Amino acid sequence: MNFSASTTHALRAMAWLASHEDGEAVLGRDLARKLKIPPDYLSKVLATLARSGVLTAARGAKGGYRLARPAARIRLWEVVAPFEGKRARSSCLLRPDRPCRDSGACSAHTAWGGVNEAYRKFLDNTTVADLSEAS
Amino acid sequence: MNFSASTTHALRAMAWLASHEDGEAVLGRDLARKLKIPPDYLSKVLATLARSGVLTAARGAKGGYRLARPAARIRLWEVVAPFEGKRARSSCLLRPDRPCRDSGACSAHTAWGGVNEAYRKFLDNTTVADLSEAS
DNA sequence: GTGATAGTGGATATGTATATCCATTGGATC
DNA sequence: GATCCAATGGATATACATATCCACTATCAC
Repeated sequence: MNFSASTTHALRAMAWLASHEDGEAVLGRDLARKLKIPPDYLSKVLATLARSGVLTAARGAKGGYRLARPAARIRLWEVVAPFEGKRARSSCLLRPDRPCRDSGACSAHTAWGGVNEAYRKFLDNTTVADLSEAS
Repeated sequence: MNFSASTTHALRAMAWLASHEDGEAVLGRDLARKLKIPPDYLSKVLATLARSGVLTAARGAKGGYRLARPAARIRLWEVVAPFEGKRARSSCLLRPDRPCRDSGACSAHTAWGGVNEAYRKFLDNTTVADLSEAS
């Protein structure tokens, strides 16, 4: 019931950008220092986020990262998806490798489906604006 | 929103034992063959489950594995806990490494807490008897 | 255009989960 | 107690996520 390190880095970076918007782009190394994340690792995470369209990256002097849209319009799902990949796809408790056929589903299946639904809805209905990182 | 391979193996093994109880102990290699799990890997998983008290292992001729209690009395949490370890501990979205202080919690925190609560309740209220593996 | 700056990407380590191999131990049966 | 059988445990291999290092490219400022 946790996200991977990459996903958490992504969420924290997005949260920080959201709470420090003032028109200025934020440098990757500043972000890394503030969030205490290895700079070279964070840069890969940010590149992934840029490719998937939730933030923009500008090179050269005066460059840096900023949110691609207002934070309230970026769903957590968009941030999480590129990193959680397959893991996030809900499926059978007992056979996560293949699609779950409901026929013959055990009684635990329904309850587990409910948990997955709550998870999916959370990622769908929560936006980056709902996150806030203190420092 | 998935369990690790070890956890899934554990759940499937427990489910199989629950639906094939007839007083006979089940051999590890038979279990591995039926569930198509690498035998030597499964044996480690089963050893862990035995140590944590949800199944009993008997050596020698006529040996094998069986549930330590009726399936309806084994909560999924007991099966999952030894493998999910830290990962299962709910915490901050943004700082999973340290305990979450509620003061200053972001608005996403409450919603995420609800998802975690659903997850915890599922593992607490569902038993091995609620699982069933077809073949 | 020249130089400085900042993101990009390739190659490479490290750690952990997953998987395999094989020798050893403990228990059942005779 | 001799023997067989099945779980146990140590050592090792593989895969992937995480992390680091460094060279390259794109952009801005002058």
